[in-house]
Amino acid sequence: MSIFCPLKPRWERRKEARPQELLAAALHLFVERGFAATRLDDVAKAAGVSKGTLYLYFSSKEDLFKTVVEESVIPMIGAAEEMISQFEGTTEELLKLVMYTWWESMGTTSLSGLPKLMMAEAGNFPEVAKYYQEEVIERGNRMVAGILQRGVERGEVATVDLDIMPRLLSAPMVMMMMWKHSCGVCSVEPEKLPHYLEHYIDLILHGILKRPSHNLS
Amino acid sequence: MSIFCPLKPRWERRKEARPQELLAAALHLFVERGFAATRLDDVAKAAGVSKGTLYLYFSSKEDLFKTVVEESVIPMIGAAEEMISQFEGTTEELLKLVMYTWWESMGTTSLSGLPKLMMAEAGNFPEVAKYYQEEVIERGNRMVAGILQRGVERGEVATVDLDIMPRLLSAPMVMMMMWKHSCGVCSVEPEKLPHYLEHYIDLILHGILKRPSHNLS
Amino acid sequence: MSIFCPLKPRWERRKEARPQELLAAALHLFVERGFAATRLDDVAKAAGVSKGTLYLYFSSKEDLFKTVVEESVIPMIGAAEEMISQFEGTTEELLKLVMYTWWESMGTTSLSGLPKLMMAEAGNFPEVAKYYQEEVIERGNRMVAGILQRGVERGEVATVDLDIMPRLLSAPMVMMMMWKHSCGVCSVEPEKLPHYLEHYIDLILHGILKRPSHNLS
Amino acid sequence: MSIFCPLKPRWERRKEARPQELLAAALHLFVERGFAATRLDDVAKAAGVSKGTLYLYFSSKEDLFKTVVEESVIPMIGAAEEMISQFEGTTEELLKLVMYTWWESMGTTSLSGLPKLMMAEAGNFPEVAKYYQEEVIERGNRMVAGILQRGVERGEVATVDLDIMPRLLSAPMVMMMMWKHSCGVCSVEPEKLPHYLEHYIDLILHGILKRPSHNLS
DNA sequence: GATGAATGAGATTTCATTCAT
DNA sequence: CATGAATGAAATCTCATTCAT
Repeated sequence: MSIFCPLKPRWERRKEARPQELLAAALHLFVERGFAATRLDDVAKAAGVSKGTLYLYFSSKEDLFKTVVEESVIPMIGAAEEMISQFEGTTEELLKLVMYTWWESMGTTSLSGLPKLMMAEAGNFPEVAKYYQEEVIERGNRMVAGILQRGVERGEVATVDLDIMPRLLSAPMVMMMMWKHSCGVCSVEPEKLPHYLEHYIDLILHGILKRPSHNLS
Repeated sequence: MSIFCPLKPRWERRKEARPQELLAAALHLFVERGFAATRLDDVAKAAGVSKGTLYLYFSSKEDLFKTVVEESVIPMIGAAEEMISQFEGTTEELLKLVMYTWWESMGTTSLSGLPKLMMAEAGNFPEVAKYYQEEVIERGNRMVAGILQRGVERGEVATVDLDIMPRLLSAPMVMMMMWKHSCGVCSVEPEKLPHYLEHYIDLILHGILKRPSHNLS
Repeated sequence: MSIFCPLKPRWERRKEARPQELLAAALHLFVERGFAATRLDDVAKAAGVSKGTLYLYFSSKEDLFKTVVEESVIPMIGAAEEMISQFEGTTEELLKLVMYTWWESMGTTSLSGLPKLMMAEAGNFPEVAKYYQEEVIERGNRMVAGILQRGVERGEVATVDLDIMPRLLSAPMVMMMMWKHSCGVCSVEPEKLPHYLEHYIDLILHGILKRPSHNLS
Repeated sequence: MSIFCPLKPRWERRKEARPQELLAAALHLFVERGFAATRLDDVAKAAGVSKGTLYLYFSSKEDLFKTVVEESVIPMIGAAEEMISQFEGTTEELLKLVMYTWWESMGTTSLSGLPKLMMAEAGNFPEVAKYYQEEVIERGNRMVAGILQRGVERGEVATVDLDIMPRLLSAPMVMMMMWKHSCGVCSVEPEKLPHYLEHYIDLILHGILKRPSHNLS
């Protein structure tokens, strides 16, 4: 507390950082094992605290779960929407940019576990699922629909169902994230994921059929 | 149990007699809640037997889980491979046939929960996940790769990466199955699922971009 | 199950008797230590069962407590009211009869702990306290008021406040019961309790009865 | 802490400084909820200090409890004894004076919770109960016995059992105190308590006093 | 074979106590 | 002196597993 130490005392800095450490440890384990199979003992151990400490910050295991989801969801929104609204290039460029950015910012961080977690636990936590549905899924779908709509208006994209198509387009991305956390089920080898991403974008844009016009051009 | 007993050992007789009701009830609950959150009490109740009866057929909860997965996996293979090998029409027709058949035979039955279940539990049951990976995922991927290969040979399909593309093509189908069991997370309204399937096939075939050639032709 | 064994099998008889055994053990310990200081482990041990067995019959510690009180309260009502309504002797005889019967049937059984328990826990379990208040306290007060009213009508008892007096008259009886369960606090030596009871009745009678000499003066 | 330190050892200084707020808060909560159900967190909060501060003054929860009882007991003795020894009026006047004074000085303060607390916790804290028994119960009984003895000698009171009668006479007073702290169990409405006190004294007096009419008959 | 009461290991949760600041 | 974050022992509660019937 001397004037030579302008920083807060260590344990006080600790107190502020603590919840984030706990949430990170909990997210990791919830994603890896699921809610019911995760023991609070292990969360505490992973965060380097004792069991009781968890209860200083969260009133129950369920509260911890809800907070993990809510806090994790926040970074998933906003930035991309901003980026899109200001983009000026072609739809192809925009889609590539969005997909790569999405993957960089989520797919490669621990947030990528959230879809797996929500998929697994939606039935057991309907309110949390509803929150996730509204704040992530629907908001993301609106974002993709906006890109497509813009493409249609610019004459670059065929008329498509703006309700169905976003879900269709996001499916492989979501699957990629889930694969990362499912120990080899459906898994693409991690080093192949960028490769997969490329093909994914190409498929979306062009489909798999040979184009007669292609031959002509 | 004497050595003169001509019958099979007891556990094997039991295995044969395993009532489908137990497995069906267990699959339903495992899919809905996950392994850890499913109580054997509830499985027994759902199957209309007593808790103790489960132990006449399965040595443990984990054994029940493994059996559920194994028995569920069996119907998922074989029939489609046979169908493909004898098909003679275009790739577009074949893909449509396979997709619709797949959805009819799995998506609309309780088997459709299996992807969700394996996604959630792969980390907790690596051996089961490995079995599922080999018997379902990889076998399914080989099947799709076969269709594409056939399309390339027939000059209907552009050259594609036969390792990546099957996973890409199956992603929306798998997502559809998961959605069905996740209480609204990402969910497509059930009555829209066939509609979704149509767009999905169309997307795969043609992509989303307008084709200049299309306009010319 | 043979026709030679008309009784239910032992464990089934057990099942019916179990709740009573558990309630008896719980009442004993709750009275002795209070609700919060009583560990369910000890209740189980006292009843000769395992911890888990308690939860086959009661959904929580609080549920056990409520059931203990409710079941204990039932025998405390009814019989005395019946007795009074049919009595034909003098008020002195009736009061003596009621007091002795009360003490015999409650004071000397484990039910005598209930007043101590409710006094201690009323603040922590308001609904239970309300139930006890209505079913025991007020009903008992009405009973005593009835005796006094009858005495007034028969010209044996001076006019008294029928609201206050029953509470006053029951106080020493209730105290006696509490003393029995409070390890010497205020305690009358057990062998002196009948003696105490005599003096108590004598005090009441000569305080409330009209005296013949009074009429003469 | 050096041996040259002329001050009292630390714990004794602490003892002197023990803030009455801590004891008052603890008494209040112990009475309201019982020892086991009272959390030190709540005591600290009620006293406006932090939890750790409690341990500067009391070595443990049990120590706090003992101190609360001991400190509360002190004011309950002494003054009344003095008053009685110097009183010169009739027994009726003396009894009324003592009862009203008792109620004024204890019944209407937080000390009135002590009987409830000791009743509830006697079994869990035998030494404290013994202390309370000796310093409050027996000393109070001797005081009442003294009044009765004086009345007998003055020819105002009938011969009574000086061992039993004091406990009998104090029972309704003690019950009144307990009622105040038991959320309606047996409760007399607070505004009726003085009324109740009047009837109580009247009952006692006309039960134990020699009646002039008696002599006439 | 089938049952379901009973078990007890293990999970969640509480809270008196400690101690670095 | 005072604080309150952290601890961990001990409580409540759950549920897979057993076993007498």
